[in-house]
Amino acid sequence: MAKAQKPTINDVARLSGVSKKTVSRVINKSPLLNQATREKVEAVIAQLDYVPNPQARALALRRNFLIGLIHDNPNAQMVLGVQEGILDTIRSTEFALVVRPVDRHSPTLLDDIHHFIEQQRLYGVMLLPPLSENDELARLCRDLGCTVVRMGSAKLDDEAHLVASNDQEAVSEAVAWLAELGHRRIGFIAGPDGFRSARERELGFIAGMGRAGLTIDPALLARGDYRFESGLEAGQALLGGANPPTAIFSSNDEMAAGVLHAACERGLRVPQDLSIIGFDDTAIAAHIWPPLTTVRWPIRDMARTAARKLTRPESAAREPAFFPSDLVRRASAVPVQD
Amino acid sequence: MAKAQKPTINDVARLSGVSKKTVSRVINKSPLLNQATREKVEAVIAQLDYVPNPQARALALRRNFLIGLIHDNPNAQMVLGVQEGILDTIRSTEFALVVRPVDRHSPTLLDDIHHFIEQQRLYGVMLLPPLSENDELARLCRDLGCTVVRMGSAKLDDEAHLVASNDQEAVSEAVAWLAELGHRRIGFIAGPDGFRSARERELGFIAGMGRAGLTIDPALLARGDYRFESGLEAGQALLGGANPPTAIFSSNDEMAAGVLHAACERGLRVPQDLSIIGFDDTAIAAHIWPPLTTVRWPIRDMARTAARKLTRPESAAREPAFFPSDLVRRASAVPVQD
DNA sequence: ACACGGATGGAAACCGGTGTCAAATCCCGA
DNA sequence: TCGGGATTTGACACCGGTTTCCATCCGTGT
Repeated sequence: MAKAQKPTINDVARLSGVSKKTVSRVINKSPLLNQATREKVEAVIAQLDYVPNPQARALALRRNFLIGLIHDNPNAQMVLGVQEGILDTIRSTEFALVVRPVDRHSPTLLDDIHHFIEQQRLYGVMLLPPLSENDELARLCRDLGCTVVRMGSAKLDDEAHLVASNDQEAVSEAVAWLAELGHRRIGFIAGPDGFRSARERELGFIAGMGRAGLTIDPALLARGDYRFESGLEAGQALLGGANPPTAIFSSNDEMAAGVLHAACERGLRVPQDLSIIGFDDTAIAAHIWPPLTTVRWPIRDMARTAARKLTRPESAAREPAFFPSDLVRRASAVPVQD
Repeated sequence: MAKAQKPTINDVARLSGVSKKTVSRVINKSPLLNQATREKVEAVIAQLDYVPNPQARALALRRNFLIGLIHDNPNAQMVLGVQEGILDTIRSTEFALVVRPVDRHSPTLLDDIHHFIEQQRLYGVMLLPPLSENDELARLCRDLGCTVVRMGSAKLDDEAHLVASNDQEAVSEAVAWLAELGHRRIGFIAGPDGFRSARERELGFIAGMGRAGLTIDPALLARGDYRFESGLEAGQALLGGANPPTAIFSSNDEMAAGVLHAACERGLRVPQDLSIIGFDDTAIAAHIWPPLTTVRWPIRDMARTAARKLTRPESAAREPAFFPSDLVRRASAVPVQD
């Protein structure tokens, strides 16, 4: 009841005996202001518990302090990690995070997003894979006056706004690790066609095999769509062959879980009979049996940097845009046994 | 370049030869308006591709069209499900969803949220468990002028704003199912003390056992904190006893995965040697081996309703606030074998 | 003691909408 | 043809900030 009405800049001005403008100067930390005046006003602000109305500010400044997270659920763990990372950065600022899950196959995708950005007058947007690979979408956002950060796993054309892990190298390292464990017949499950991340991981596999001096057996190659079921099928195909692999690298954890599933079905023991490595280090990786060796994306760090690039482009412009992924060695990959 | 400047209500007014106010009436679908005038203005709006500035609106109306989702990550799947559910409802409205992950153990939790709501002038907030069990927090939000919806798993005091599943009944049903499969020694892993959901599930277990005419052996009771590791420990404890259970009900999926883990460690086969049932139907449930029989919360539906209650309280007031959970029968629970 | 330039602070307009209230217009019966 | 109530419409103030422009005020140099 005490706060029947929130204090406004006028209240502050009246109580401290100065004009609105002066209060505004205090709020905005204008340098040309008498120290005594500033302190006086600040005292009143503190006393009144005054918070500037962001709507009014947004209106006057013709810009909003909303940053949008647009995504088509790559996976829950990742989306949430990104949200937390962004919040780490903007928590104590006037920015807020508004989320917008979308369906990337919707025919009205671009229109919807256009309308969303325009309606909310977003300050900036962050795009998550696979949406971040859509150049047309990024251009649209930019045309609408937003700064854009795209989170991806490869170098994109527009380097200024990119925050990326380095999938290729990480996969290559993972394959090297398998080779080091003595595996020679290594299977690979690729991600869906058209995904940049899938392509990167493929290239990483090829590079890793090359570096280890191993040959790639086409019979040990399969392709999935990043979902559990596709991993299951791919696993069945690979393990059902005449000369099955002793290790399989899967382009993401969910498909790796599918492979594990397929192995169990065939009565294979993991990791004794089959080593498996996944990618993403989602929650599932640590919680299946055996715990999955996988590649960890530093999602939260990336999101923090992304948010900095969005909200403080001047100071974050020179921050590195590349984040190395690293291999989390758990129990699903062991030396080859015969 | 064409859109050097977004059209304003003034542009629309000028071009259609009416006053701002009339345009405003058109936008707000005021009923007292000549049909011809309305059409004329609508034509201009369409032609100009005019979208009202939400900041100006928010300022004039003294209310924003932002609804806040405040949570301390109960689990990623659930948070994302809620976000999607909310978006289902508000997608084509002027509302936007702003998210705010918090740390419920932070000493400044209430202050932070107070500041957040006040700063963003939220229209309404949605609280997820376990935050939704914090009455003080709910009161704070309400005092700040927000409508509040709490998503929970039990009847709370404030029924008007509650959207809940019915955990107790669901667990009871799950236990009945185990009894039907012939299990008599059924273990139970409770959630953390102080969580309403944990309490509900416990009561459900007790009720279920009672209905099935089974006795509860204190040696088959354990308590975890909803995380994987605690499930692992609880599983080890229960399975290491003199007279181990043939089935275990775990108060959530993550702990169930831990139990599975513990069983594997001891060389038990699941489900032949041990049946397991979880709760929540998170992604992990379907992706471990064997696929977990579990209880599904209709999260997305609940969130849709919650969003309706937030944004259209008048029309959603009479919508039911209870959603039945149901048992998803997968492979981890089978008839008892000896 | 006086003119002068930079530092400070205020009045008023503006951002793009909405509320109030009265004026203008319409319709109909007398 | 006119009065009077109902329907439409517009002028103007206002929401709570920022910006522009101008008036003071101060210390200095001479």
